[in-house]
Amino acid sequence: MFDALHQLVAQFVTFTDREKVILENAFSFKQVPRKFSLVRQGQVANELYFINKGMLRLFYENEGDEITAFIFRENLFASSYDSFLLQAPSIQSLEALEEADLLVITQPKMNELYEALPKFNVLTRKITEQRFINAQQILSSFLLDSPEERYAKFVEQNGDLLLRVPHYIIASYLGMTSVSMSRIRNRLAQQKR
Amino acid sequence: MFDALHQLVAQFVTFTDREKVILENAFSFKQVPRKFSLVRQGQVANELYFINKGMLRLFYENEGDEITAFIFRENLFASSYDSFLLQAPSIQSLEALEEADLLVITQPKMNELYEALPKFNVLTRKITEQRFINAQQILSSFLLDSPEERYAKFVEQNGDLLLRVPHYIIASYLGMTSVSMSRIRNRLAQQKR
DNA sequence: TGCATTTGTTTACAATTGTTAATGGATAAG
DNA sequence: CTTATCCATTAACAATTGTAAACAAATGCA
Repeated sequence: MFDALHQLVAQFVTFTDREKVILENAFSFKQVPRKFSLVRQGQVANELYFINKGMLRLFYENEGDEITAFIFRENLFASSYDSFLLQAPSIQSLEALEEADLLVITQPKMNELYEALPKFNVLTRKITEQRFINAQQILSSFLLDSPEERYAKFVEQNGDLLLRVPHYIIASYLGMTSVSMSRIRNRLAQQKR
Repeated sequence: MFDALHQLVAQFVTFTDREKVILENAFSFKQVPRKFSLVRQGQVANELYFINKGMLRLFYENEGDEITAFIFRENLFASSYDSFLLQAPSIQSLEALEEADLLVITQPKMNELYEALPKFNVLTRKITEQRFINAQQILSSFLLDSPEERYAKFVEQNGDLLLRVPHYIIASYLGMTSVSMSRIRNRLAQQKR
């Protein structure tokens, strides 16, 4: 149950067995069905999730339609970070794309861990750094690449998601409409022949 | 010389006078002229800068032209973060937009501070969190807003930069050409009448 | 299993953007 | 101060995108 979590943590800090237990005890387990809503836009997110199985999507609700901010897969920490970090109403919603097995930690438990495990600061700092670098990379793709290149790169890196996730959700993540993405797919398929 | 730095730091952690001295001693001072290059694409960034005066721009060099990733103003930490954090060759360049007064800290000095001041972990974690939230906001603007809205928001928040920074640098930051930005400016000016 | 809903693609049209080039004005450096 | 460079705007054209709508296929649920 905690194997994947320990594996991720080990990339950043080394915990003793005793510390590992303290870490485990801070989490609870939660299984949620497809489309289950974990955070709703406007609410304050007070939980952080580690995904053991399944996928979550973070999205904006904008004038009736939904725009994907990020897709979280297995072995990642997921949250509406802005809300969780600042403890302010979230501008995004978080929902399960598939049935998901989650390890859950609350803000208060996090603060306990900051007290109990000094290294926990290092861990969360490095995870935040990674997430920042990741956001930076996505942003650079909007600045440097055409929609067509952006789609092509997405397929390279996350091709399997095309089969697991509805296309319109991917399209909005790539900053385009599903119609436009369909045209791009058509164009790229032509080129291959 | 260190007033602005202490003011920024005080937002996140409280240092004693002794700790403040340790912090100050980790920095050196540097004055650079306009267009001075601090990090070149391909090099590893091993310095982090606090801007006392002036502005820096972080940019990609893409097929001959330059695309702005970020504009740093007074009282901010600036760096090619991806390179500085990972100690890997930078995919961006960092340059002075105006003559600038900088406080400089190197990677080794940072590591010394992590040892000497446990709270320094908290400080850098919070600064990274802020920067992540910031990147997230910019990204959301690409997903949610039209180029016109993106320009309008930029003017609201950073209107003064239109006078301090060449428009083509701002345009590439907003993900458009200077021609397109000029058209948008024209359109918005029409509406006001 | 069967039906209602969801999803992906296509088409036609309007609107916007990128590209290239020309022009006049501003700015910087000697 | 003067000249060379840089910069913002405009125009014309091609290419791409968004929008709305229609349709077929796939999917999920009772």
